[in-house]
Amino acid sequence: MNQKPRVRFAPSPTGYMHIGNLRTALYVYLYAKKYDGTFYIRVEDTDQKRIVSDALKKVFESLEWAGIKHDEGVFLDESGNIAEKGEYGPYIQSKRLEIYQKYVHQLVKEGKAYYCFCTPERLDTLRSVQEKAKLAPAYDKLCLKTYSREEAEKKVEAGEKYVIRFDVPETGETEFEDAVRGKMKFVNKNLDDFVLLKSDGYPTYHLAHVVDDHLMKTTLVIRGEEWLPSAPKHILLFQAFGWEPPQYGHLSAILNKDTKKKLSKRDGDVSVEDFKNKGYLPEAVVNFISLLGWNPKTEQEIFSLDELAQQFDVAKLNKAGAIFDLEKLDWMNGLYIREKNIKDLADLCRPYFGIASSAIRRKGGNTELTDKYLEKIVSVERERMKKLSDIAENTEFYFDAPNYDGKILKWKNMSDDDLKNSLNKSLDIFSRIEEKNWELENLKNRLMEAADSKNRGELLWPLRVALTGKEKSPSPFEVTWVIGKTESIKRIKKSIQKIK
RNA sequence: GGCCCCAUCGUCUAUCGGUUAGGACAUCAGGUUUUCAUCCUGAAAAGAGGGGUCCGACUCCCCUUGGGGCUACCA
Repeated sequence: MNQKPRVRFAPSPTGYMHIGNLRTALYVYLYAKKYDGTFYIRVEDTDQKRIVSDALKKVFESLEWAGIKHDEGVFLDESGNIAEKGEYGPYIQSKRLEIYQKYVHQLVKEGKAYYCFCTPERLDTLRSVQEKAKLAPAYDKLCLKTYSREEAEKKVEAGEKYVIRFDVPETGETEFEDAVRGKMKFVNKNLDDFVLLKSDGYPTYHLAHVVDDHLMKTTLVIRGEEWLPSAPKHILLFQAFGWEPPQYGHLSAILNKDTKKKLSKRDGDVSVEDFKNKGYLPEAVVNFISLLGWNPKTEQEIFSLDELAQQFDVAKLNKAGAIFDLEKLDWMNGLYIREKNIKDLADLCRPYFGIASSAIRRKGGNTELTDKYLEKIVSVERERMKKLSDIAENTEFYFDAPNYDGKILKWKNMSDDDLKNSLNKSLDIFSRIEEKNWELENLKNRLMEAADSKNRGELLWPLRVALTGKEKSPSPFEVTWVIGKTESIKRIKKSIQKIK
């Protein structure tokens, strides 16, 4: 590569940040990082009707959460306001209207684009006629054929509503080399005379991105495969302007597991925010989505952002769509959770605990949550967590003595007497351990040496149930270590009372 | 309907003409273990179909089938 690449992520502020968009942004970022290029963000807000007020903020929050940083373009400043940086601005399309006007009129002057005065109603009927005749719906160039440029300009001056359309050649083919799919070839006559400038004076995506990617010196456009059918239009536009088009790379789609259709908001939680709220770690989400449609051709599966940047290669992008498999994400998230140190993980878990502890408080339980206590819980629960939110599930017993059916205290076919003896034995062991020795290792050693090595369950199962009230839980050593001597003894005594 | 893209285990994927078609998730079985989880072992599991090309096709070409996308004054 003889020139430093310039690549962009171009969100539309129309809602939340979709997980598929995050993947696109990630690939763009990795590419820039790998080749030491520039990654800029441009805001494509040319559809005034669809703008959602704080959508842009969410985009930036999502990118920041994922650790994806850009060098140029639109940013969120410290006070949360939209700011811009870079020499090719403005980077917000709604601020570039005169630029698009200028270029589109140049095309009109050169006879490569024309005014169209057709009403939406005429366009609708035209379309339905064409559909009935099993033809490809396309504008019939009526206004191009009907009015000379002078006549059209007169109508415009008289205040008639108009759009400007591109005059697509009716013959020939348009070719380009797609960075992921190879040689692409399209027949021009299948292409519609698409609108460049809308009647509200805003450009369409087609015009705006072509002008901007040229002016902002983009070298590679990485975007979703939904753009592939309109790619020849864009190439033709570049040619009409006499500009060298950037390279294009069209990414395969991320698919819904059940419908196998492109993942969309109707499939439930697909926004980056949703993943964050559900307790997925950014490291896991980034790692997982990076592998959806790309892989390094080795057997490595776990990557940091830096490793991804080192290994990323557009040539290794897949053409086929990839189904989003939540189960594999869960596994990967668990892996990253287990790699976290306790302190960091505790901090991440704290908000989820908030919900659990307020519910417990309502029931009159003890919800005192010091850093130390929280860290203990987290260190015990960590290995069975798939999501951060799991920390708030089945963990009430750390705060509140459990209610449970006394029947589950029995290990295998113990008699009532055996059970009583077993619990009394635990009680005896515990009462002889001093508070200051209430450490995990010590507790474990004491209990293990007291338990019959052939039948440890006889001591450990009833104790564990007495402490947790659950058939499935962490070990009694861990639980008793967390909740402490006084509470442990209280719970064991309570459990003995449950035996008739 | 028209145009375009795509096609290996259930899922993500490796294989750039010659492999016992490899790995990971999930599943199942075993081990460790008081339970769950973690961890370790192992098993089952795939080239959509039909034509070519070639000494030889998962791999290259064509057709069929299947899936997806686009078909707006949305991006």
